[in-house]
Amino acid sequence: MPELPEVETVVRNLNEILPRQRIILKAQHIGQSLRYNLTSKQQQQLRNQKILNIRRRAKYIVFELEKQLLISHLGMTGQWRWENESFDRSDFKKHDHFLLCFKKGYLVYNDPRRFGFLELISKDQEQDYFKGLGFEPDQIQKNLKEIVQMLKLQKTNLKTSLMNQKVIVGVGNIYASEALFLAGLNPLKLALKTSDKQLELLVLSSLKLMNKAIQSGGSSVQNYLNSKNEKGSFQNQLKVYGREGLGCKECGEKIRSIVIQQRSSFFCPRCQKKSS
DNA sequence: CGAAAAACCTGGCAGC
DNA sequence: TGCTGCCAGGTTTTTC
Repeated sequence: MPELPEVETVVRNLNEILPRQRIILKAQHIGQSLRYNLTSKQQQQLRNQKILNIRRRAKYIVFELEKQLLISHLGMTGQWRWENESFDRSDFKKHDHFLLCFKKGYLVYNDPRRFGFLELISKDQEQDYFKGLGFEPDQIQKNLKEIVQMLKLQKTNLKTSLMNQKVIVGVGNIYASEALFLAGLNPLKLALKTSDKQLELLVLSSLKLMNKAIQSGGSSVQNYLNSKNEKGSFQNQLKVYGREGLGCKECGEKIRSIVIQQRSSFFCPRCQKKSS
């Protein structure tokens, strides 16, 4: 479910929620397993550790602890939900899978599809863990030339290239369609047949879009909620995603949907001609 | 080898 | 009212 703007929103509200009660009293898996799970030893290791900070790398959440790093990925449907001290076991919801207990409340990880995961790594392992990931949004401007060259080497179409997390991180299925629309580029156009200028525009469009989406608390198209159970509002500003058959907001032409890499892609056939 | 497809899951919705 | 098939903000593994 979450692309970079949604994960960033979650990280920001986790930092708001936990300012004074950062000692983990207990950590435990409940219910069904996730893609990767903490061993019981690792759950023990989390006890009495203080959370120093919570940050994001690509679409991963990093809980910075005193001794280690707790990595959380939300997959398609993961959510960290805050519950106050009145919460008890009978309040567990369907698909709650992991629990962090604090003095004044609980962080509950819920994930219907269970594509998300948790891993505990040492601080030394972080660089290795994230190796292979591309540039963060705030690194795009100063590395623009290199990013364009990396895109140029991609042998596939623009949408697939843009979603390749080895080049720039954070763009998922929604923002890929949106960025291509913003840049006026056809999703099926080959990266190597696209000019440097156009690739630059595509990358900058992605950057602009992700920053704007963060401002709006992300997009809640289906069921994304932040850690306060609130929806984002950027779905109201989407120009093409989910708008098949509706009129293009720029030119009125009907928005089309095609499948690329087994994912729905939306574009305006007039604003995003393949030849341009 | 690299690109494409399948796999991992559950829930919701359209259509019969 | 089922039931079936298809679709859904991601990433890794398998296949060709």
